[in-house]
Amino acid sequence: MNVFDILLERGFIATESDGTPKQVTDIKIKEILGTQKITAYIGFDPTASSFHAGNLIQIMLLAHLQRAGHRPIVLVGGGTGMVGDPSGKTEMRKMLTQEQVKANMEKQKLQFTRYIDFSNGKALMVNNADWLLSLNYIEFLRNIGRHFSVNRMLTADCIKNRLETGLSFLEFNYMLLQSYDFLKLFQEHNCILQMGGDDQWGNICSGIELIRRVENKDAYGITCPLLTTATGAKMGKTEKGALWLDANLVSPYEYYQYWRNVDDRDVGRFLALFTFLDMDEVRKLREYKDNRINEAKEILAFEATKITHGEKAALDAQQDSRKAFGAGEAGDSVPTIQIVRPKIQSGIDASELFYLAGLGKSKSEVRRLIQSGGAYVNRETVTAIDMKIDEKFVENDCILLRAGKKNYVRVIIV
RNA sequence: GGAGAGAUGCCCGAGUCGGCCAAAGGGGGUAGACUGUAAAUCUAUCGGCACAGCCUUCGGAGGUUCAAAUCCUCCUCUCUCCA
Repeated sequence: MNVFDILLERGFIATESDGTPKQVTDIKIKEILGTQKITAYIGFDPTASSFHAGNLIQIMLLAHLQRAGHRPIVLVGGGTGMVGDPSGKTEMRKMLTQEQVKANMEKQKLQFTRYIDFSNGKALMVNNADWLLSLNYIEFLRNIGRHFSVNRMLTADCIKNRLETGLSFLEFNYMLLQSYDFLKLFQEHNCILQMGGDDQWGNICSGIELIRRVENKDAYGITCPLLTTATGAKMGKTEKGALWLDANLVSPYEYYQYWRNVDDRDVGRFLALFTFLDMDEVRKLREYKDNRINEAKEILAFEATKITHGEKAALDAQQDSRKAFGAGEAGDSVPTIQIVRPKIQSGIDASELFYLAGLGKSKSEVRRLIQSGGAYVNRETVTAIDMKIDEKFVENDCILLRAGKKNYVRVIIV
């Protein structure tokens, strides 16, 4: 099956209501993807040391391409990261130092290896700092700048939107730099396809245009829809912040819980986008309604966690989730704090213990939690903020605290 | 450089003849009810603490006053228009 159709079917490419693909610069790319092995790239920001769920769609896109035998290039914006892409932003982004970019890149590469196979040149990772930082301004203007019409640039959405709020010349140049990236990859790696988020459309088109002018060759672009949840929130945002893919930032258990709790309306879409399950399987799961949809959510959570954190971690997360929500017990992957035995022997106020466990940012917050009846020790509701927690509550050297329905913390007595 | 506008709690955003303002309203968060670890809805709550009281908040620093987010002075930053 042509990857193009796979991507289309799984929802990576937006379609009109009649099913024809949108956001593809030239439908010829479909035939090319079906008959040749090509090289395609997506650019990533090195602004953070870890990716989050919002980047996942791009990563999966590359993974699918690789599975179909194409060669993905991960372009890290070490050079452009020092400028900051104005697309889709309302304000100028903070700039990074080269050291920060390098450090982030190292970590990002590690993350990529879970989704993409970089062995034997099956995929490449490049840093545009390698060619951007050494650019000579005059030369660049003469060779590249002359191909760009300012009038034309001003009509691009990503620039136009910023005209209202203003953008600096530095940001204005971003489009040239990204176009130059594409040209560079085209020349050096025969990369003919650039993909990216919806907001990259303008930048991608201008890259294609540049390749046409300089090389007189065709290149292509595909963008995927900006992903929002059914409630309209940006994908991968949680109350606590981004849903990071790094296990140190978001534990596999929390990661699993995120997917386990997605809105009913999102389950079908997410199964197609964020798992490698067969579309037949996905279609079957999509039929699940009402209570049964929870089975589909479990599968989504398990598969998504497996891809990001490995099968073992996914199994653990699943088991512990079932335990916590079924039997009200805590498994090993539930967050844990330690406390010394003497403290418990003398008894400790419930509010103090919840605060120590991080189940409230302040004592006042804990107080409100307890007053609203949302705090539990083991399976008992905490009835007073100064309820003494002592050895009576210790089971197997452990006390299980719960805030609300979903937040467990184990207190281990040492 | 010249002329204006503005800076309020997590975000948006009211609030200026000075007190009743820890500050309307919305978003969002949290908890409870309902449920399916969903959505919608309803209820409570969302600065801190030794919590029926006290302390620290309305860009920053001073000042006027019994009393200031609200008045005065200076400073910082942002935006719009003109050159």
